[in-house]
Amino acid sequence: MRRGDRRNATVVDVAERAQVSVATVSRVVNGNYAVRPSTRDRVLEAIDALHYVPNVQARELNLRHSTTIGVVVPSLYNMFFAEVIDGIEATVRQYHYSLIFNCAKNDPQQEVECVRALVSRNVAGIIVISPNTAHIESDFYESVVARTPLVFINNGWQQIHGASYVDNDERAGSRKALEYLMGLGHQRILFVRGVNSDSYTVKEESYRQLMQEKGWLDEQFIVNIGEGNSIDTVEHTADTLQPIIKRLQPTAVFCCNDLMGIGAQNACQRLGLRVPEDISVMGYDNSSLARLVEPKLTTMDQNMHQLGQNAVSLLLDSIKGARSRHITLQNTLVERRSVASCRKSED
Amino acid sequence: MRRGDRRNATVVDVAERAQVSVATVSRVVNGNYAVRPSTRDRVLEAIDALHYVPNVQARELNLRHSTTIGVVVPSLYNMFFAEVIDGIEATVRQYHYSLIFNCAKNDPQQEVECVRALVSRNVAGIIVISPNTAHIESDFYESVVARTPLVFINNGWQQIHGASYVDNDERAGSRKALEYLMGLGHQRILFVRGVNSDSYTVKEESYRQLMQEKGWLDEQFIVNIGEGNSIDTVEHTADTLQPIIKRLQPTAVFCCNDLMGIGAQNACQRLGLRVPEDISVMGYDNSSLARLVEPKLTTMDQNMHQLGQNAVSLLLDSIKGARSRHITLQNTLVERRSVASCRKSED
DNA sequence: CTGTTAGCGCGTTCAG
DNA sequence: CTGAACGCGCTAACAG
Repeated sequence: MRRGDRRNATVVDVAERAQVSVATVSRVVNGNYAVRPSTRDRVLEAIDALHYVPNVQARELNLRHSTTIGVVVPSLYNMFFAEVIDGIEATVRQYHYSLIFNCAKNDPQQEVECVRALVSRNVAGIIVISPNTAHIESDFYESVVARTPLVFINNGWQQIHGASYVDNDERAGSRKALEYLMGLGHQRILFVRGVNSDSYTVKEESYRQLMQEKGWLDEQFIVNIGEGNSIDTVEHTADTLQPIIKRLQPTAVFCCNDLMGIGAQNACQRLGLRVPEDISVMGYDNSSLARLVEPKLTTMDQNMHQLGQNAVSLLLDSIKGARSRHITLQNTLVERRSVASCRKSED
Repeated sequence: MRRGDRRNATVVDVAERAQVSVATVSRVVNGNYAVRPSTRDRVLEAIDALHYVPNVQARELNLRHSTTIGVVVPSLYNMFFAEVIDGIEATVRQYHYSLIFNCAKNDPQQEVECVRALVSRNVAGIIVISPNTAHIESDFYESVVARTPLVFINNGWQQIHGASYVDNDERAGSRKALEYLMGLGHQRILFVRGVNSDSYTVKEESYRQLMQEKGWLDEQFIVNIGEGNSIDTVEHTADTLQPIIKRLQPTAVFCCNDLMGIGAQNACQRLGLRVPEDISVMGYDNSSLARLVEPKLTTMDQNMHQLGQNAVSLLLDSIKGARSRHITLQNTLVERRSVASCRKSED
């Protein structure tokens, strides 16, 4: 069946067939003004017969307000993002908005392009998840926010005037996690981070500060495994950590996300180390990945779904003209099976 | 900074400032007709000064052709989908199209609503991944395809006239997988499937046929664990399988996707069974999840990225007026660590 | 209750 | 090379 030649029905077609004006058609479609039942039925019949579907694009052009919002995400290979998007999509659809989705492939340059595309699509607002703000000229986002409401999710660092934020307090969260580990007697704690996200840096600061306080800080224990959200992060973390764990003999390893946590667990397994008996591993995010592996990962919950919901609320408020706001969520510890007391301190 | 009151600049504003007509502005923006350099510069200057961004929506309305395509997916909690979407998004963006994304939450009803929303958004075409065709009145998709080009990914079952398809030959793939297991000496093969996707049924047919041929078919060995793409699939599979594996003592378990495969592996672990020494576990998809766990899952590769790319090509062709096509990809075996020869047959 | 009309922002004839 | 005018599909006045 060839198609495309056949023009889709418009209000005019419906109006003709129902012997009414276009205004009446519009009124029955939108149900915002009274229409005599009998003419209403005629219009409905025509709509049905012609398979008429209103053109949202045209309506929005007329109304000068869009009902689609744009989302840009660094990657889909970390369940963390998938879960945030899941929350966003559900909330957006509930408000009868649509979602234009863009993936920046962990690349600041592509992030900028994605946002630009969204702006020219005339979206009502934009949500950027874990932006690479540090690698982007700061006035870029400022020029965006001057035109389109903007919400950042987990942008630990830079503040764009006029944008809204929904963040996790990753500084406090990582501190909580580290204190938990220390409370279990761990001193030799390996810190594992990635690149291209401010959240790693925030966590590293917590780590440095805490370890400094205790006098345990050792630069060797801070390891950067590079890209932290790609398909290869797990494998790469495992490969990188294997020799390091062997050499440094940490009793616990704190990872900046669950992907790295799983990688760390795999490294231990290869080394013949039992988790958590011989070494504890802690993740961050509480993505569904954390429950996939055995032993299930102890981790900090980032409430991805809430993150998404809140971002949409803030954005919708902003679209309605409210001023920008800042929501900070607290991360909670999720104790599972990958962390235990430090053996050496128990002896 | 409050915003929204300030109207964004349009062609008219630019034209005024540059002292030219709107037509000229349009010409320099689209670069499709010659414009004298000096006026061109004036226009460019005005565009810059006014922060003018073309309104794609208006342009498309005028041109009567959209450059956004819609995707609906059952869930994001299976990496399989995330990877297909990744492929789609990359390809779509490369052609300067945008992607409207909808998640049907594994619910046929929501799938219909998502597609409807896409149609009224006036998208140029729609891709539906793993549709629930069996649970949807067949004329729904027929009415959609009469209006909007449509491509299905992995819709093993029903054929909608006029739609394009990119499928994996899961019938042959599952057969290949099962024969591989049998070639390793396995007879007591547990078959694990889910609900709400035709692909499970296709695989079950392969299983039945093959087991029938060998005279090994036993209904008890076919288990349906319910929803196969949710956040709880892994856990639920593990819980369901644990008693069954104990009772039936299979030497291998074949799972319809990697999520279930991981669940099966976890069930074995809880039972104190070593994979693959005591029992083999095989997944399906070769999603990135398969490489996360230890031992890494042996599985059938569904080439998610290619699936996405091909779907976009087919859709774009369709949009240009080409007739519908059908691409079938072959699944290839990916041998990793979760499958071994059957012990009992080696004795 | 209903019809007529203007205009959303844009690109494209068609004349100059 | 440039401008005036039309229309994409729709809704919101404004009249009746």
